[in-house]
Order: sequence, then C-alpha cells, then structure tokens
Amino acid sequence: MARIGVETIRRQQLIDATLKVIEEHGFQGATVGKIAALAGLSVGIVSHYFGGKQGLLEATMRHLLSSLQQDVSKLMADRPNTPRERLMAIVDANFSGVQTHAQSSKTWLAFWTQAMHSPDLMRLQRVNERRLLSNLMFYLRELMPEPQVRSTAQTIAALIDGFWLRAAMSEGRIEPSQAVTLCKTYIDQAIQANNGAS
Amino acid sequence: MARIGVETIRRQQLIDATLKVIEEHGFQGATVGKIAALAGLSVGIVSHYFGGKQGLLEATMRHLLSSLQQDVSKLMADRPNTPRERLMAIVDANFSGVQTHAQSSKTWLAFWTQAMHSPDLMRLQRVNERRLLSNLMFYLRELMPEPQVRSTAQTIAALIDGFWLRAAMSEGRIEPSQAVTLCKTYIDQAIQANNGAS
DNA sequence: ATCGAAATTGAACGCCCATTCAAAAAATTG
DNA sequence: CAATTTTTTGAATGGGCGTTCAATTTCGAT
Repeated sequence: MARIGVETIRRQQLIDATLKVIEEHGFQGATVGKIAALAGLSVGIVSHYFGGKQGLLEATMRHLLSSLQQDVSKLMADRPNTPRERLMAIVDANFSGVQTHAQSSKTWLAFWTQAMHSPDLMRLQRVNERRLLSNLMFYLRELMPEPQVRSTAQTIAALIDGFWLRAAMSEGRIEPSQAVTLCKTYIDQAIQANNGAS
Repeated sequence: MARIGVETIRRQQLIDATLKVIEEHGFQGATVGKIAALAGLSVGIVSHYFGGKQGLLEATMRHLLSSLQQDVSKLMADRPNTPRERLMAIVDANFSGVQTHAQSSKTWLAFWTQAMHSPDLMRLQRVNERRLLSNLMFYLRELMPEPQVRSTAQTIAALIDGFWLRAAMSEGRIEPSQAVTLCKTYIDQAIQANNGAS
C-alpha cells in the first residue's frame, strides 16, 4: 500500500517540477538535473519512475491534457444545459488555466513544438484536438444548419488556439478575460449569421 | 565588389540551409554541423558571418518576417483598392507561404517558441504582430464603427495564428485554402454584424 | 532488533554540441 | 608572378547533457 503511495507522490512531484522548470527555463532549458533538484530528488529517480527524460515529458503533457479536460467537465456541470451555455463553458474552461498559471501558455507552446517531432506527443495532441472539435460540433448542431457546423467549430478551435498563442507572446501581461470575451462574441455572431440563412 | 557579393551569397546559403534543417530536424535538432554540411560549408563559417549560432537564427527569423511582409505587399498591389479586398489580401498573404513550403509552419512555430526565451527574437516577433494589427485596423475602420475595430482586428489576428498552428499540427496534410476561406467568412460576418448597430 | 526488499543516491561515463583559431586556400593587388 | 589580403577550413577544446548502476538509505515484516 505504501509502495503505490510513494510511487504516485514521486511521479506527481516530478511532473510538477517539470512544469515549473519549463515555465522558467523553456523546453530547451528543462534538464533532468534542474527538474530533479527542484523536486528535491536525485537525477536517477527520473529513469526509475519514467524510464528517462522522454517518458517524464510525455507524462507531463498527459497531465496537462487531463487537467484541461477536468476543467471543461467541472465548468460544464455548473452551467444551464443549453447549447449556447455549454459552448461558453468550453471557452471559459480553455482559458481558466491561463489565470492560475500566468505562464502556462508558454508550456503548452513548448509541448506543441516538441510534439511536431515526437510521434507520441503528437498522438496525444491529436486526441485532444478531436475531442474539442467534436464537443463543439455537438452543441453547434442545435444552433445552426448542419453544413455550417464543422466550419464554425474549426473556427472556434482556431480562435482558442490563436488567443493562447497571443497570450504566450505577451510575456506575462496576458488578458484571458478579453480573449474569452472575443471568443464568445464570435460564437454569438456565428449563431446569428447562420440562422437567418437556414 | 566581389567581397560584398560573396558575403551576401554565403549568408543566404546559410539561412536557406537553416530553414531546411529546422524543417527536417526541428529547432532542437538544428545544429551548426548539420546546417553547415547542408550548405556545403564548414562550421567555422557560421561564426565568421553571423558571430555564432544565435546570430544565424536571428537572421533566419528576420528573413522569414521580411518574406511575409513582401508577400503582403505583392498581393496588395494586385487587388482593388477597397477596404474589404485589402483585408482579404492580408489573409491570403499570411497563408501563401504555407503552400510553397508545406512545412514552413513548423519553422514558424519553432521560432515562436524560441522567441519566448530570447529577447531579440521576441522583439522581432512583436514588431511583426503590431504591423499586422495596425494594418488590419486601418482597413476595418472604414467598414465598422470605431469601438469594434480593435476587437475585430485582434480576432482576425488570432484566427490567422490559430489556423497556422493547426496547419503545423496536421503534419503535411494542411489545407491552407480552407483556412483562408474560414478567415474570410469571419471577416464578412464581422462586417455584417457590426454594421446593423452602427 | 534483524533481515530483506524497495527506494534513492550521485559520481562516473559517453555522447553531442558550439566555439575557437592556427593554418591553408583562394582571391586580389602591385 | 609574387605579395598581400580575404575567405575558408576543420581539428581541438571545453562544457553540458542524459543515462547508468553499484552503493547506500529507508522501510516494512517478522
């Protein structure tokens, strides 16, 4: 029993440290030495629990993705069950992480870049993207004719990614509330524009 | 006279090689050795002409940015001088590079990530972003009331970035024409939505 | 308290990289 | 052609990194 407990704790310690180090030093500067030091552990432990640096990075990205998914689920639960409100909840959830961790967008960007040359990370990224898209499409179907559903969903997804990118660029002075507002404005515009022509 | 010619040629050779190596091996895998080998030159030449690897990377990003700016200017010249057509030209220009180099979006993403931890690259990135934004705002001002201009411009910029990101993710199977269409659809929606309330 | 297994350490190792710079090659000049 | 300058080379250097694994510590059971 204690064995499983220790393993869970250590893994989480290392993942947390990885996030902090990437925030501070970037993906390139995130060395096993720095990560282990910040976690208060030795370098050998990384290989022991994750098989190596690459395994730790994958686990960290998995952690980020599941955190995002949890945010979506939580915000969904507290909202009225109307399609429009659900869409807004998705937008809110996708920007809720920015407020808590001012620099988390940097970490996402780092992972995206890394995923470009790592099939495993790329696969995780794709799964997440498909989920967002089908989520959006599910609610949009109730708000506009079918032919516009996919295009609108793709536009919303691009908008979310684009604002994340801009947030990452603005070096700390991010304004997620503005991004949320603009995303929501677009959604309402899209609903309105595609209903007159249904 | 020949001296300037050689220097210009060598610089361009190295920048071209840098782009190709980043496309193929990613930012992390872009070593001075690989770049020099692809350019058919020796490693020492990099320090000689660029002062080091960092200088070469900055010059390469400058080259990318100025290429984009040239694309915008060229497309502008061939279009009717109406605000809407100019906006569409900006969108087209921002996706024209994707078609020729299927993987150039990867390179952009790599530079964005790198810029996060390099003040020089960040400065270049910011200049470019400001130019895009003020360009968009200039033409939007003629199409909608002032209060909506900035928000709409920011949304268009985010949309462009977001679709670039998605293009980078889709590993070769990118469809820039679709991204262009969706951006344009948004622009027309925004014009329409903000004119009834002027 | 003792033993054995699990967890942890961290120095040692090998690899890769950017940079340097003396020497060579090429180009230019007189 | 000889002298001089410019351009280019690439082996040597030094540093940083991830991984390994024998030794040590911690922990639970008896």
